[in-house]
Amino acid sequence: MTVRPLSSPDSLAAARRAPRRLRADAERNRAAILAAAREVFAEQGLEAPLEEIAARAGVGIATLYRRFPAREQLVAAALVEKITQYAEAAELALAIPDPWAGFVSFTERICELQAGDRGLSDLLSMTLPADEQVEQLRRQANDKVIELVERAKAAGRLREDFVGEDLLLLLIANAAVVHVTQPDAPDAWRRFVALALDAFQRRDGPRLPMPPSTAEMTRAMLRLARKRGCGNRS
Amino acid sequence: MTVRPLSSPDSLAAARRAPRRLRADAERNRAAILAAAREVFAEQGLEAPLEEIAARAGVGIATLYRRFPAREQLVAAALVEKITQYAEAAELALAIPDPWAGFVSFTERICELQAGDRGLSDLLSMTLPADEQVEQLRRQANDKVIELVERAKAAGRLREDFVGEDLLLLLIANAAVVHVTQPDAPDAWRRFVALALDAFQRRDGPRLPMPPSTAEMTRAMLRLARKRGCGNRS
DNA sequence: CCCTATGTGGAGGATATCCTCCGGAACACC
DNA sequence: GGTGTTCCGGAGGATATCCTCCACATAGGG
Repeated sequence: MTVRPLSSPDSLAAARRAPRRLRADAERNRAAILAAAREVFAEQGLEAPLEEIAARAGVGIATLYRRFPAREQLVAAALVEKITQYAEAAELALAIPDPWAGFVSFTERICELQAGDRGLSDLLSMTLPADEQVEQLRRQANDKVIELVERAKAAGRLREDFVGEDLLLLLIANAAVVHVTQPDAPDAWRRFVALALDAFQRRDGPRLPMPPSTAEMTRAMLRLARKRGCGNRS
Repeated sequence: MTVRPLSSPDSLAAARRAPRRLRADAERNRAAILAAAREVFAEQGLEAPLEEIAARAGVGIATLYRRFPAREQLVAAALVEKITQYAEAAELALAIPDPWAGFVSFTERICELQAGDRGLSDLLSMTLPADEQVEQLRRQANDKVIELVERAKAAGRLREDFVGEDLLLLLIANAAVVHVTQPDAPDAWRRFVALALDAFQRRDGPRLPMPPSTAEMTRAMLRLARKRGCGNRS
Protein backbone atom coordinates (compact mmCIF):
# COMPACT_ATOMS: atom_id res chain seq x y z
CA MET A 1 0.00 0.00 0.00
CA THR A 2 2.96 2.32 -0.23
CA VAL A 3 2.04 5.09 -2.60
CA ARG A 4 3.81 5.63 -5.84
CA PRO A 5 5.19 9.10 -6.40
CA LEU A 6 4.63 8.85 -10.16
CA SER A 7 1.21 10.39 -10.41
CA SER A 8 2.76 13.27 -12.25
CA PRO A 9 0.65 15.27 -14.71
CA ASP A 10 2.42 13.67 -17.68
CA SER A 11 0.49 10.43 -17.31
CA LEU A 12 -1.89 11.79 -19.88
CA ALA A 13 -2.91 9.16 -22.36
CA ALA A 14 0.35 7.66 -23.44
CA ALA A 15 0.81 5.55 -20.35
CA ARG A 16 -2.72 4.18 -20.21
CA ARG A 17 -1.88 0.54 -20.29
CA ALA A 18 1.88 0.34 -19.98
CA PRO A 19 2.92 0.61 -16.36
CA ARG A 20 6.24 1.99 -17.41
CA ARG A 21 6.87 4.47 -20.18
CA LEU A 22 8.55 3.24 -23.31
CA ARG A 23 11.83 4.63 -24.43
CA ALA A 24 11.44 7.23 -27.17
CA ASP A 25 12.65 5.00 -30.00
CA ALA A 26 10.52 2.15 -28.77
CA GLU A 27 7.46 4.33 -28.77
CA ARG A 28 8.24 5.41 -32.32
CA ASN A 29 8.52 1.81 -33.40
CA ARG A 30 5.29 0.92 -31.70
CA ALA A 31 3.50 3.60 -33.65
CA ALA A 32 5.07 2.47 -36.89
CA ILE A 33 3.96 -1.09 -36.23
CA LEU A 34 0.40 0.00 -35.55
CA ALA A 35 0.28 2.07 -38.70
CA ALA A 36 1.60 -0.82 -40.75
CA ALA A 37 -0.82 -3.21 -39.07
CA ARG A 38 -3.77 -1.00 -39.93
CA GLU A 39 -2.71 -0.99 -43.56
CA VAL A 40 -2.04 -4.67 -43.84
CA PHE A 41 -5.09 -5.81 -41.92
CA ALA A 42 -7.26 -3.56 -44.04
CA GLU A 43 -5.87 -5.08 -47.20
CA GLN A 44 -5.50 -8.71 -46.29
CA GLY A 45 -7.64 -9.39 -43.26
CA LEU A 46 -6.71 -10.42 -39.77
CA GLU A 47 -4.72 -13.45 -40.82
CA ALA A 48 -2.11 -11.47 -42.69
CA PRO A 49 1.46 -12.60 -42.04
CA LEU A 50 2.95 -10.67 -39.15
CA GLU A 51 6.29 -10.60 -40.90
CA GLU A 52 4.81 -8.37 -43.56
CA ILE A 53 3.60 -5.93 -40.96
CA ALA A 54 7.02 -5.83 -39.36
CA ALA A 55 8.68 -5.36 -42.71
CA ARG A 56 6.33 -2.57 -43.71
CA ALA A 57 6.99 -0.87 -40.40
CA GLY A 58 10.71 -1.10 -41.07
CA VAL A 59 11.22 -3.10 -37.92
CA GLY A 60 12.45 -6.57 -37.02
CA ILE A 61 9.93 -9.29 -36.37
CA ALA A 62 11.14 -9.62 -32.80
CA THR A 63 10.23 -6.03 -32.08
CA LEU A 64 6.70 -6.68 -33.11
CA TYR A 65 6.44 -9.75 -30.93
CA ARG A 66 7.97 -7.95 -27.99
CA ARG A 67 5.38 -5.21 -28.14
CA PHE A 68 2.42 -7.44 -29.03
CA PRO A 69 3.08 -10.97 -27.81
CA ALA A 70 -0.20 -12.25 -29.22
CA ARG A 71 -1.70 -11.37 -32.57
CA GLU A 72 -4.90 -10.65 -30.75
CA GLN A 73 -3.36 -7.70 -28.99
CA LEU A 74 -2.04 -6.21 -32.18
CA VAL A 75 -5.43 -6.57 -33.79
CA ALA A 76 -7.14 -4.91 -30.87
CA ALA A 77 -4.70 -2.04 -30.76
CA ALA A 78 -4.81 -1.51 -34.52
CA LEU A 79 -8.57 -1.59 -34.80
CA VAL A 80 -9.90 0.31 -31.77
CA GLU A 81 -10.41 3.32 -33.93
CA LYS A 82 -12.49 1.39 -36.44
CA ILE A 83 -14.48 -0.28 -33.73
CA THR A 84 -15.18 3.12 -32.34
CA GLN A 85 -16.54 4.18 -35.69
CA TYR A 86 -18.82 1.20 -35.53
CA ALA A 87 -20.09 2.26 -32.14
CA GLU A 88 -20.52 5.81 -33.35
CA ALA A 89 -22.58 4.66 -36.27
CA ALA A 90 -25.17 3.35 -33.86
CA GLU A 91 -25.20 6.62 -32.00
CA LEU A 92 -25.55 8.67 -35.14
CA ALA A 93 -28.35 6.45 -36.32
CA LEU A 94 -30.23 6.95 -33.06
CA ALA A 95 -29.98 10.68 -33.63
CA ILE A 96 -31.97 10.37 -36.83
CA PRO A 97 -35.61 11.08 -35.98
CA ASP A 98 -37.21 8.61 -38.35
CA PRO A 99 -36.83 5.12 -36.86
CA TRP A 100 -36.63 3.26 -40.14
CA ALA A 101 -34.25 5.76 -41.71
CA GLY A 102 -32.06 5.39 -38.64
CA PHE A 103 -32.02 1.64 -38.89
CA VAL A 104 -31.23 1.77 -42.59
CA SER A 105 -28.52 4.31 -42.04
CA PHE A 106 -26.85 2.18 -39.42
CA THR A 107 -27.02 -1.00 -41.44
CA GLU A 108 -25.64 0.61 -44.55
CA ARG A 109 -22.93 2.34 -42.60
CA ILE A 110 -21.52 -0.73 -40.92
CA CYS A 111 -21.62 -2.67 -44.13
CA GLU A 112 -19.75 0.17 -45.74
CA LEU A 113 -17.16 0.05 -43.00
CA GLN A 114 -16.80 -3.64 -43.69
CA ALA A 115 -16.31 -2.99 -47.37
CA GLY A 116 -13.55 -0.52 -46.66
CA ASP A 117 -11.50 -2.63 -44.31
CA ARG A 118 -11.09 -6.33 -44.60
CA GLY A 119 -9.72 -6.55 -41.11
CA LEU A 120 -12.78 -4.91 -39.63
CA SER A 121 -14.90 -7.18 -41.75
CA ASP A 122 -13.22 -10.20 -40.21
CA LEU A 123 -13.57 -8.70 -36.78
CA LEU A 124 -17.24 -7.77 -36.95
CA SER A 125 -18.20 -11.17 -38.19
CA MET A 126 -15.98 -12.97 -35.78
CA THR A 127 -15.71 -11.64 -32.22
CA LEU A 128 -12.32 -10.94 -30.90
CA PRO A 129 -11.97 -12.71 -27.63
CA ALA A 130 -10.17 -11.33 -24.65
CA ASP A 131 -9.55 -7.70 -25.30
CA GLU A 132 -11.40 -5.76 -22.68
CA GLN A 133 -11.52 -2.41 -24.42
CA VAL A 134 -12.80 -3.78 -27.70
CA GLU A 135 -15.29 -6.01 -25.94
CA GLN A 136 -16.63 -3.08 -24.01
CA LEU A 137 -17.02 -0.94 -27.11
CA ARG A 138 -18.84 -3.73 -28.77
CA ARG A 139 -21.23 -4.25 -25.89
CA GLN A 140 -21.85 -0.57 -25.69
CA ALA A 141 -22.64 -0.39 -29.39
CA ASN A 142 -24.80 -3.43 -29.09
CA ASP A 143 -27.08 -1.78 -26.56
CA LYS A 144 -27.62 1.08 -28.94
CA VAL A 145 -28.34 -1.31 -31.77
CA ILE A 146 -31.00 -3.05 -29.72
CA GLU A 147 -32.58 0.30 -29.08
CA LEU A 148 -32.46 1.09 -32.76
CA VAL A 149 -34.14 -2.19 -33.56
CA GLU A 150 -36.86 -1.81 -31.00
CA ARG A 151 -37.58 1.70 -32.10
CA ALA A 152 -37.96 0.63 -35.73
CA LYS A 153 -40.21 -2.23 -34.69
CA ALA A 154 -42.34 0.04 -32.57
CA ALA A 155 -42.78 2.34 -35.53
CA GLY A 156 -44.07 -0.62 -37.47
CA ARG A 157 -41.39 -0.41 -40.10
CA LEU A 158 -39.19 -3.31 -39.05
CA ARG A 159 -40.62 -6.80 -39.11
CA GLU A 160 -41.83 -8.00 -35.74
CA ASP A 161 -39.79 -11.18 -35.77
CA PHE A 162 -36.52 -9.39 -36.38
CA VAL A 163 -33.81 -10.04 -33.82
CA GLY A 164 -30.33 -8.68 -33.28
CA GLU A 165 -28.81 -11.94 -34.49
CA ASP A 166 -30.24 -11.23 -37.93
CA LEU A 167 -27.94 -8.27 -38.16
CA LEU A 168 -25.03 -10.52 -37.29
CA LEU A 169 -26.04 -12.92 -40.02
CA LEU A 170 -26.05 -10.00 -42.43
CA LEU A 171 -22.59 -8.95 -41.34
CA ILE A 172 -21.27 -12.45 -41.86
CA ALA A 173 -22.91 -12.67 -45.25
CA ASN A 174 -21.80 -9.24 -46.33
CA ALA A 175 -18.23 -9.96 -45.32
CA ALA A 176 -18.22 -12.86 -47.75
CA VAL A 177 -19.88 -10.87 -50.51
CA VAL A 178 -17.40 -8.06 -50.12
CA HIS A 179 -14.49 -10.42 -49.98
CA VAL A 180 -15.42 -12.21 -53.15
CA THR A 181 -16.71 -9.36 -55.29
CA GLN A 182 -14.71 -6.38 -54.11
CA PRO A 183 -11.98 -6.39 -56.79
CA ASP A 184 -14.24 -6.96 -59.78
CA ALA A 185 -17.57 -5.49 -58.75
CA PRO A 186 -16.79 -3.04 -55.98
CA ASP A 187 -20.43 -2.07 -55.49
CA ALA A 188 -22.08 -5.45 -55.59
CA TRP A 189 -22.38 -5.48 -51.81
CA ARG A 190 -24.62 -2.41 -51.94
CA ARG A 191 -27.19 -4.29 -53.90
CA PHE A 192 -26.93 -7.19 -51.56
CA VAL A 193 -27.46 -4.98 -48.53
CA ALA A 194 -30.37 -3.25 -50.20
CA LEU A 195 -32.01 -6.61 -50.76
CA ALA A 196 -31.44 -7.53 -47.14
CA LEU A 197 -32.97 -4.28 -45.93
CA ASP A 198 -35.90 -4.93 -48.16
CA ALA A 199 -36.38 -8.28 -46.48
CA PHE A 200 -36.17 -6.70 -43.05
CA GLN A 201 -39.11 -4.39 -43.61
CA ARG A 202 -42.41 -5.16 -42.04
CA ARG A 203 -44.81 -7.00 -44.25
CA ASP A 204 -47.02 -10.00 -44.18
CA GLY A 205 -45.28 -13.11 -45.29
CA PRO A 206 -44.70 -16.62 -44.14
CA ARG A 207 -43.19 -17.03 -40.70
CA LEU A 208 -39.45 -17.18 -40.64
CA PRO A 209 -37.59 -20.14 -39.19
CA MET A 210 -36.33 -19.57 -35.65
CA PRO A 211 -33.31 -17.33 -35.34
CA PRO A 212 -30.15 -18.65 -33.75
CA SER A 213 -29.86 -17.74 -30.08
CA THR A 214 -27.40 -15.17 -28.84
CA ALA A 215 -25.45 -17.88 -27.06
CA GLU A 216 -25.21 -19.93 -30.21
CA MET A 217 -23.94 -17.01 -32.24
CA THR A 218 -21.41 -16.14 -29.59
CA ARG A 219 -20.12 -19.68 -29.54
CA ALA A 220 -19.99 -19.80 -33.32
CA MET A 221 -17.97 -16.63 -33.54
CA LEU A 222 -15.62 -17.59 -30.77
CA ARG A 223 -14.96 -20.86 -32.51
CA LEU A 224 -14.17 -19.04 -35.73
CA ALA A 225 -11.80 -16.67 -33.96
CA ARG A 226 -10.01 -19.62 -32.47
CA LYS A 227 -9.73 -21.51 -35.69
CA ARG A 228 -8.14 -18.60 -37.43
CA GLY A 229 -4.99 -16.91 -36.31
CA CYS A 230 -6.45 -14.95 -33.48
CA GLY A 231 -6.68 -17.17 -30.50
CA ASN A 232 -3.55 -18.01 -28.59
CA ARG A 233 -4.13 -19.70 -25.35
CA SER A 234 -0.72 -19.16 -23.85
CA MET B 1 -8.96 -39.50 -90.77
CA THR B 2 -7.94 -43.10 -90.44
CA VAL B 3 -10.40 -44.93 -88.29
CA ARG B 4 -9.50 -46.39 -84.96
CA PRO B 5 -10.22 -50.07 -84.53
CA LEU B 6 -10.75 -49.72 -80.78
CA SER B 7 -14.47 -49.23 -80.70
CA SER B 8 -14.81 -52.54 -78.90
CA PRO B 9 -17.84 -53.09 -76.66
CA ASP B 10 -15.77 -52.95 -73.49
CA SER B 11 -15.25 -49.20 -73.75
CA LEU B 12 -18.30 -48.80 -71.61
CA ALA B 13 -17.87 -46.15 -69.02
CA ALA B 14 -14.74 -47.15 -67.24
CA ALA B 15 -12.41 -45.95 -69.95
CA ARG B 16 -14.14 -42.67 -70.54
CA ARG B 17 -11.23 -40.42 -69.86
CA ALA B 18 -8.26 -42.69 -69.45
CA PRO B 19 -6.92 -43.81 -72.79
CA ARG B 20 -5.61 -46.95 -71.14
CA ARG B 21 -7.34 -49.05 -68.52
CA LEU B 22 -5.91 -48.96 -65.06
CA ARG B 23 -4.56 -52.04 -63.42
CA ALA B 24 -7.02 -53.60 -60.97
CA ASP B 25 -5.29 -52.42 -57.82
CA ALA B 26 -4.81 -48.97 -59.25
CA GLU B 27 -8.48 -48.72 -60.03
CA ARG B 28 -9.29 -49.79 -56.49
CA ASN B 29 -7.01 -47.13 -55.10
CA ARG B 30 -8.52 -44.52 -57.34
CA ALA B 31 -11.94 -45.31 -56.01
CA ALA B 32 -10.70 -45.21 -52.41
CA ILE B 33 -9.11 -41.82 -53.01
CA LEU B 34 -12.31 -40.44 -54.47
CA ALA B 35 -14.35 -41.73 -51.56
CA ALA B 36 -11.94 -40.21 -49.08
CA ALA B 37 -11.86 -36.97 -51.00
CA ARG B 38 -15.64 -36.72 -50.92
CA GLU B 39 -15.59 -37.17 -47.16
CA VAL B 40 -12.78 -34.77 -46.47
CA PHE B 41 -13.96 -32.06 -48.87
CA ALA B 42 -17.43 -32.26 -47.39
CA GLU B 43 -16.04 -31.77 -43.90
CA GLN B 44 -13.28 -29.28 -44.46
CA GLY B 45 -13.82 -27.60 -47.78
CA LEU B 46 -11.77 -27.66 -50.93
CA GLU B 47 -8.57 -26.54 -49.29
CA ALA B 48 -8.26 -29.59 -47.10
CA PRO B 49 -4.76 -31.05 -46.97
CA LEU B 50 -4.29 -33.66 -49.63
CA GLU B 51 -2.21 -35.73 -47.27
CA GLU B 52 -5.27 -36.31 -45.13
CA ILE B 53 -7.22 -37.57 -48.10
CA ALA B 54 -4.42 -39.95 -49.00
CA ALA B 55 -4.15 -41.15 -45.42
CA ARG B 56 -7.88 -41.71 -45.12
CA ALA B 57 -7.83 -43.65 -48.36
CA GLY B 58 -5.04 -45.81 -46.98
CA VAL B 59 -2.77 -44.80 -49.80
CA GLY B 60 0.54 -43.03 -50.19
CA ILE B 61 0.54 -39.38 -51.09
CA ALA B 62 2.36 -40.14 -54.33
CA THR B 63 -0.46 -42.35 -55.49
CA LEU B 64 -2.89 -39.52 -55.10
CA TYR B 65 -0.69 -37.15 -57.07
CA ARG B 66 -0.11 -39.73 -59.76
CA ARG B 67 -3.82 -40.13 -60.32
CA PHE B 68 -4.76 -36.48 -59.88
CA PRO B 69 -1.78 -34.27 -60.68
CA ALA B 70 -3.71 -31.11 -59.85
CA ARG B 71 -6.05 -30.59 -56.92
CA GLU B 72 -8.53 -29.23 -59.40
CA GLN B 73 -8.90 -32.62 -61.04
CA LEU B 74 -9.51 -34.37 -57.76
CA VAL B 75 -12.13 -31.81 -56.84
CA ALA B 76 -13.88 -32.20 -60.14
CA ALA B 77 -13.87 -35.98 -59.98
CA ALA B 78 -15.03 -36.05 -56.38
CA LEU B 79 -17.84 -33.58 -56.84
CA VAL B 80 -19.43 -34.42 -60.20
CA GLU B 81 -22.15 -36.24 -58.40
CA LYS B 82 -22.96 -33.27 -56.20
CA ILE B 83 -22.83 -30.91 -59.12
CA THR B 84 -25.25 -33.17 -60.87
CA GLN B 85 -27.63 -32.89 -57.94
CA TYR B 86 -27.37 -29.16 -58.35
CA ALA B 87 -28.34 -29.41 -61.99
CA GLU B 88 -31.15 -31.77 -61.14
CA ALA B 89 -32.53 -29.38 -58.59
CA ALA B 90 -33.15 -26.89 -61.38
CA GLU B 91 -34.86 -29.51 -63.45
CA LEU B 92 -37.06 -30.64 -60.60
CA ALA B 93 -37.97 -27.06 -59.83
CA LEU B 94 -39.04 -26.47 -63.42
CA ALA B 95 -41.34 -29.45 -63.11
CA ILE B 96 -43.26 -27.71 -60.35
CA PRO B 97 -46.23 -25.99 -61.98
CA ASP B 98 -46.33 -22.91 -59.78
CA PRO B 99 -43.53 -20.59 -60.90
CA TRP B 100 -42.86 -19.05 -57.52
CA ALA B 101 -42.99 -22.38 -55.71
CA GLY B 102 -40.51 -23.70 -58.23
CA PHE B 103 -38.14 -20.85 -57.70
CA VAL B 104 -38.35 -21.19 -53.93
CA SER B 105 -37.86 -24.90 -54.12
CA PHE B 106 -34.73 -24.52 -56.20
CA THR B 107 -33.24 -21.83 -54.01
CA GLU B 108 -33.84 -23.73 -50.82
CA ARG B 109 -32.55 -26.91 -52.33
CA ILE B 110 -29.20 -25.58 -53.46
CA CYS B 111 -28.68 -23.80 -50.18
CA GLU B 112 -29.42 -27.06 -48.46
CA LEU B 113 -26.88 -28.81 -50.61
CA GLN B 114 -24.38 -26.16 -49.60
CA ALA B 115 -25.16 -26.69 -45.95
CA GLY B 116 -24.55 -30.40 -46.28
CA ASP B 117 -21.21 -30.26 -48.03
CA ARG B 118 -18.63 -27.66 -47.38
CA GLY B 119 -16.76 -28.63 -50.51
CA LEU B 120 -19.79 -28.03 -52.68
CA SER B 121 -20.34 -24.80 -50.84
CA ASP B 122 -16.88 -23.65 -51.80
CA LEU B 123 -17.40 -24.80 -55.33
CA LEU B 124 -20.79 -23.18 -55.93
CA SER B 125 -19.87 -19.92 -54.37
CA MET B 126 -16.32 -19.42 -55.36
CA THR B 127 -14.77 -21.62 -57.89
CA LEU B 128 -15.07 -22.69 -61.42
CA PRO B 129 -12.34 -25.19 -61.99
CA ALA B 130 -11.28 -25.75 -65.53
CA ASP B 131 -12.87 -29.15 -65.72
CA GLU B 132 -14.90 -29.53 -68.85
CA GLN B 133 -17.49 -31.91 -67.49
CA VAL B 134 -18.20 -29.81 -64.43
CA GLU B 135 -18.28 -26.65 -66.49
CA GLN B 136 -20.77 -28.17 -68.86
CA LEU B 137 -23.03 -29.31 -66.05
CA ARG B 138 -22.92 -25.89 -64.57
CA ARG B 139 -23.79 -24.17 -67.83
CA GLN B 140 -26.57 -26.61 -68.42
CA ALA B 141 -27.98 -25.97 -64.97
CA ASN B 142 -27.59 -22.28 -65.48
CA ASP B 143 -29.84 -22.27 -68.51
CA LYS B 144 -32.52 -23.95 -66.50
CA VAL B 145 -32.09 -21.44 -63.71
CA ILE B 146 -32.56 -18.57 -66.12
CA GLU B 147 -35.73 -20.19 -67.31
CA LEU B 148 -36.88 -20.57 -63.73
CA VAL B 149 -36.18 -16.93 -63.05
CA GLU B 150 -37.95 -15.69 -66.14
CA ARG B 151 -40.94 -17.85 -65.44
CA ALA B 152 -41.27 -16.51 -61.91
CA LYS B 153 -40.91 -12.97 -63.16
CA ALA B 154 -43.50 -13.48 -65.85
CA ALA B 155 -45.90 -14.75 -63.20
CA GLY B 156 -45.38 -11.52 -61.34
CA ARG B 157 -44.01 -13.19 -58.25
CA LEU B 158 -40.32 -12.46 -58.61
CA ARG B 159 -39.17 -8.84 -58.56
CA GLU B 160 -38.63 -7.42 -62.02
CA ASP B 161 -35.09 -6.28 -61.37
CA PHE B 162 -33.93 -9.70 -60.24
CA VAL B 163 -30.99 -11.13 -62.16
CA GLY B 164 -29.14 -14.42 -62.10
CA GLU B 165 -26.20 -12.81 -60.36
CA ASP B 166 -28.38 -12.18 -57.35
CA LEU B 167 -28.62 -15.89 -56.87
CA LEU B 168 -24.85 -16.08 -56.97
CA LEU B 169 -24.61 -13.41 -54.32
CA LEU B 170 -26.96 -15.46 -52.20
CA LEU B 171 -24.83 -18.56 -52.64
CA ILE B 172 -21.74 -16.67 -51.62
CA ALA B 173 -23.48 -15.21 -48.61
CA ASN B 174 -25.05 -18.48 -47.59
CA ALA B 175 -21.74 -20.28 -47.81
CA ALA B 176 -20.37 -17.89 -45.23
CA VAL B 177 -23.41 -18.16 -43.00
CA VAL B 178 -23.28 -21.93 -43.11
CA HIS B 179 -19.58 -21.98 -42.50
CA VAL B 180 -19.76 -19.80 -39.43
CA THR B 181 -22.96 -21.01 -37.82
CA GLN B 182 -23.16 -24.65 -38.79
CA PRO B 183 -21.65 -26.21 -35.64
CA ASP B 184 -23.56 -24.11 -33.13
CA ALA B 185 -26.77 -23.17 -34.90
CA PRO B 186 -27.22 -25.76 -37.62
CA ASP B 187 -30.43 -24.22 -38.90
CA ALA B 188 -29.52 -20.56 -38.88
CA TRP B 189 -28.99 -20.61 -42.63
CA ARG B 190 -32.63 -21.51 -43.17
CA ARG B 191 -33.72 -18.30 -41.60
CA PHE B 192 -31.22 -16.41 -43.67
CA VAL B 193 -32.42 -17.98 -46.88
CA ALA B 194 -36.03 -17.33 -45.95
CA LEU B 195 -35.20 -13.66 -45.49
CA ALA B 196 -33.49 -13.59 -48.85
CA LEU B 197 -36.45 -15.20 -50.58
CA ASP B 198 -38.64 -12.66 -48.92
CA ALA B 199 -36.55 -9.91 -50.43
CA PHE B 200 -36.71 -11.50 -53.85
CA GLN B 201 -40.48 -11.35 -54.06
CA ARG B 202 -42.13 -8.77 -56.19
CA ARG B 203 -43.19 -5.68 -54.37
CA ASP B 204 -42.91 -1.99 -54.65
CA GLY B 205 -39.84 -0.64 -52.99
CA PRO B 206 -36.94 1.60 -53.76
CA ARG B 207 -34.85 0.71 -56.77
CA LEU B 208 -31.95 -1.57 -56.08
CA PRO B 209 -28.41 -0.60 -56.92
CA MET B 210 -27.12 -2.08 -60.18
CA PRO B 211 -26.27 -5.76 -60.04
CA PRO B 212 -22.75 -6.88 -60.87
CA SER B 213 -22.38 -8.03 -64.46
CA THR B 214 -21.95 -11.65 -65.37
CA ALA B 215 -18.43 -10.96 -66.52
CA GLU B 216 -17.55 -9.32 -63.24
CA MET B 217 -18.87 -12.21 -61.22
CA THR B 218 -17.02 -14.67 -63.39
CA ARG B 219 -13.80 -12.79 -62.91
CA ALA B 220 -14.37 -12.52 -59.19
CA MET B 221 -14.90 -16.22 -58.81
CA LEU B 222 -11.98 -17.16 -60.99
CA ARG B 223 -9.75 -14.92 -58.94
CA LEU B 224 -10.90 -16.59 -55.76
CA ALA B 225 -10.34 -20.02 -57.22
CA ARG B 226 -6.83 -19.04 -58.09
CA LYS B 227 -6.08 -17.57 -54.71
CA ARG B 228 -7.11 -20.70 -52.94
CA GLY B 229 -5.62 -24.10 -53.51
CA CYS B 230 -7.49 -24.87 -56.66
CA GLY B 231 -5.70 -23.23 -59.48
CA ASN B 232 -2.43 -24.66 -60.66
CA ARG B 233 -1.13 -23.23 -63.81
CA SER B 234 1.36 -25.92 -64.66
C1' DC C 1 31.02 11.16 -21.13
C1' DC C 2 29.89 6.61 -19.43
C1' DC C 3 27.19 2.94 -17.85
C1' DT C 4 23.23 0.13 -17.73
C1' DA C 5 18.49 -0.71 -18.26
C1' DT C 6 16.01 -0.98 -22.21
C1' DG C 7 15.44 -2.13 -26.89
C1' DT C 8 16.86 -4.27 -31.48
C1' DG C 9 17.40 -7.51 -35.51
C1' DG C 10 17.69 -11.63 -37.66
C1' DA C 11 19.08 -16.36 -37.42
C1' DG C 12 16.90 -20.57 -36.79
C1' DG C 13 13.91 -24.43 -34.69
C1' DA C 14 9.10 -25.95 -35.15
C1' DT C 15 5.18 -26.94 -37.91
C1' DA C 16 2.22 -27.52 -41.90
C1' DT C 17 1.63 -28.23 -46.57
C1' DC C 18 3.01 -28.91 -51.35
C1' DC C 19 5.03 -31.79 -54.72
C1' DT C 20 8.87 -34.94 -56.74
C1' DC C 21 11.87 -38.75 -56.99
C1' DC C 22 13.17 -43.47 -57.18
C1' DG C 23 14.00 -48.17 -55.25
C1' DG C 24 11.16 -51.84 -54.61
C1' DA C 25 6.45 -54.38 -54.77
C1' DA C 26 2.52 -56.12 -57.35
C1' DC C 27 -0.05 -57.34 -61.29
C1' DA C 28 -1.09 -59.63 -65.62
C1' DC C 29 -0.02 -61.97 -69.50
C1' DC C 30 2.24 -65.89 -71.37
C1' DG D 1 5.92 -69.44 -62.41
C1' DG D 2 8.54 -66.09 -65.01
C1' DT D 3 9.15 -61.55 -66.51
C1' DG D 4 8.47 -57.00 -67.96
C1' DT D 5 5.27 -53.32 -67.35
C1' DT D 6 2.68 -50.77 -64.17
C1' DC D 7 2.13 -49.00 -59.69
C1' DC D 8 3.28 -47.99 -54.88
C1' DG D 9 5.07 -45.59 -50.63
C1' DG D 10 7.56 -42.66 -48.04
C1' DA D 11 11.64 -39.88 -47.77
C1' DG D 12 12.82 -35.31 -48.45
C1' DG D 13 13.48 -30.59 -50.83
C1' DA D 14 10.83 -26.28 -51.19
C1' DT D 15 8.00 -22.82 -49.18
C1' DA D 16 5.37 -20.16 -45.84
C1' DT D 17 4.48 -18.88 -41.33
C1' DC D 18 4.97 -18.94 -36.37
C1' DC D 19 7.65 -17.72 -32.43
C1' DT D 20 12.11 -17.71 -29.50
C1' DC D 21 16.66 -16.72 -28.35
C1' DC D 22 20.68 -14.05 -27.71
C1' DA D 23 24.61 -11.21 -29.05
C1' DC D 24 24.76 -6.44 -30.03
C1' DA D 25 23.06 -1.39 -30.08
C1' DT D 26 21.59 2.87 -27.85
C1' DA D 27 18.93 6.20 -25.12
C1' DG D 28 19.36 9.10 -21.43
C1' DG D 29 20.13 9.80 -16.33
C1' DG D 30 24.09 10.68 -13.41
